[in-house]
Amino acid sequence: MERKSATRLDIAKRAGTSVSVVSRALNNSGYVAKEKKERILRIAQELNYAPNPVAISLQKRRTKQILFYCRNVDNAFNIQLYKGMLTAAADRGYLVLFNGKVSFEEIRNTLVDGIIMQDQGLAGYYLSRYGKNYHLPVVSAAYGEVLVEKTPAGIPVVEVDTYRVMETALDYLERCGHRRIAFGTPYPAESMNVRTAAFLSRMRERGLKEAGSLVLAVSRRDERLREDARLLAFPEETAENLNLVNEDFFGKGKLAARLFLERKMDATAVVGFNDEFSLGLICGFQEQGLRVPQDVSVMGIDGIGARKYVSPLLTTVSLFPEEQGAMCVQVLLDLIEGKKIRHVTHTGFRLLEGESVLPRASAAKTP
Amino acid sequence: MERKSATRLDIAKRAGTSVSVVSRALNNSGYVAKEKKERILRIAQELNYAPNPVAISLQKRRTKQILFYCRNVDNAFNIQLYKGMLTAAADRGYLVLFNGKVSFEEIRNTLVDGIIMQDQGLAGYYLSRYGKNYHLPVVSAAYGEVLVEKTPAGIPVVEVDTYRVMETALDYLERCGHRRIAFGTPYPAESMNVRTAAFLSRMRERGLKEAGSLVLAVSRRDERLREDARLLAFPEETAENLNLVNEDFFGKGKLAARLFLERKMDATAVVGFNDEFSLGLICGFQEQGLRVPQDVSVMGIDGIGARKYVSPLLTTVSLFPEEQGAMCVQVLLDLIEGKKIRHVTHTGFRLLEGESVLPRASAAKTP
DNA sequence: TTGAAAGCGCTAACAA
DNA sequence: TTGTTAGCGCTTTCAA
Repeated sequence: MERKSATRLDIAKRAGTSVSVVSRALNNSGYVAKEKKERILRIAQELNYAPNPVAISLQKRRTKQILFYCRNVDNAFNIQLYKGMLTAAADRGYLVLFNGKVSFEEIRNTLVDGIIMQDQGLAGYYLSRYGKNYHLPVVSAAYGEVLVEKTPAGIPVVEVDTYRVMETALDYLERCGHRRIAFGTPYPAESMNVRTAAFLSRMRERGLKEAGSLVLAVSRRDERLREDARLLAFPEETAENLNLVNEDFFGKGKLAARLFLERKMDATAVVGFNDEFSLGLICGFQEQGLRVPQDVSVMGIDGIGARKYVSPLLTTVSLFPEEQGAMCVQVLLDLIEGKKIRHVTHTGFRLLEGESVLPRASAAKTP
Repeated sequence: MERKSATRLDIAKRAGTSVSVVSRALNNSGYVAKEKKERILRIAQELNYAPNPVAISLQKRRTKQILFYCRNVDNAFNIQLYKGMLTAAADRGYLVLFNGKVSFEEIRNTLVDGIIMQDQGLAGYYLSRYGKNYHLPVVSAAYGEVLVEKTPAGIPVVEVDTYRVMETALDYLERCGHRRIAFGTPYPAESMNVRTAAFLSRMRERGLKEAGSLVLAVSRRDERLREDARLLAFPEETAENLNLVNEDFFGKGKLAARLFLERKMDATAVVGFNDEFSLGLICGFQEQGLRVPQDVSVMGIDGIGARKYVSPLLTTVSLFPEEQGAMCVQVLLDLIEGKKIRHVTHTGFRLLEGESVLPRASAAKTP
């Protein structure tokens, strides 16, 4: 079965020359007599020679592979990030490994040149675990589910400016004539996250004092976690649990739709924490007999592909996950290759109009 | 930045001993005086030592990594396969790389011990390209979009018995009282694939002569491709194109729903090629003003997670992609480790009832 | 119990 | 142009 494959030495022997000549011939580098080269190439062919990438990596001290450390394969956003990574990495001759099952310990046994962390929560945890003593370059994506007051020092981050994203969503709704706008989140009200914070901040800026009452939060955390938001950013004890967390954004969204009615929330539109949550909202509203957008408008954030499954088509602010993923790769590879990089890189976003938002009669004329 | 990390030799020097002792101490293998061991461990800590996995791999001639060669990240089924692989591999101490962007040439530069091909089309192409001269163990999953008369010799395959899957779907519909059942496929009628073949075969067995007229095919192939079905199984020239193929099953399904009406197909139920196509069917029917399942029943095959987004909930035959993926890993690792393996491994499936099939008045009593 | 030594397969500097 | 040599960092045999 596992017939040992030929090495450069085997070829050298057969060709009556030395490994270094063979190497040069095979790699197209350095001097080697034309005739000899052809001979070598032919013999390599005959021997069905294939280079051993591990040996090359050891010698070059570079594997040309990087790891996307992602614990939630189910999250469409992450998959799209990954897609972007694959392409960007391929362009630079790198492969992207994907894994989130291994522990941090095991990460170190991975044959890669660097790591992209799925979000700042994980990145922060990694940092708190190893301090600056990790050996591999690390870059983090960001997903806004965790409030990180300072981005973890030492780990560059590629993120979107959540505040501006939220502003874009809310501006759009206001242009459509919506005044009372709720924000639906799968997280408990106490566990502040970037997106909720952005919503509150933006609403308060507009003079809305009781913005908090427009936050439609689904679940509640244990009392003990309430005190310190940083516990959430850098969960010490709970980090291993992240492995299991299979966040059901869709389900939470459906539930939120129910709560929206139960709580008789006074809003004509709801911005969901992310697209999947918002798809759940739509589904939930429809199950409750409400029409979207006639009875209630829904907006998402992310721009995931699964939008297409649901009608009405979800209006959203796309974060272009593929581009964000690609950017993570660029930054990481620059880091690996010793180039100067920025500690924070912002990526783009854009409003994607669908049919889930109703332009109301009171809508302002577009300026 | 990239401060060179300590090696076992560095530790040995500091500890005033030799690399082999350090190795034994670190690996917990062989003899080493207790005191010395502690000393070594402490120094390793101080030096912030981390073993070099590439060197270990070279020495052991094993990377503990395998590759899932998958060209379509968008296909939910593939992602679920992958999920299953991750878990199964982790259990055996392996990591699963994911890539489909690299060419076959580049695959060989990947630091892995084996490859899982996304489907038999790719596996067959790989085989036809390299003959038996690939150096890495290879296993193939199967997805039924290609008709492979014999599974490519030499490449073990993990698949589901499509005929029995189809039978399960059709039996169920018949038990629900459906007699005229169509089969929707995104592929042209001429390009026979396993699932369509299974449908036709099953229908003909039941005495339906004109089963072909119940096949709802969406697109047409070039004439030149008609003649030889094996061209589709092992596309010589077109294989590179697979890279680009981003099959829009959902869109095709929507289109098929339209065609269903245009062609005035005489059927009360449609089995879709796969779940995504069937979700498209549902969406398409609804857009055309038909109610599912009251006006037309829809069934899928696959059991993908995205079913949850659509209402009514799709009734399907689940192929348990996670389990199939896990099985691919088992077979590949067995192969790598030199164990005996079967050339064909069948994985399970089961009917998953949703709400997209109408039990008709004429339904037979369940026996 | 220890450590010297011979690799794993390949690269690259340097001398010839 | 070519070939020798010295590694890359680690494992493992074997003699001490």
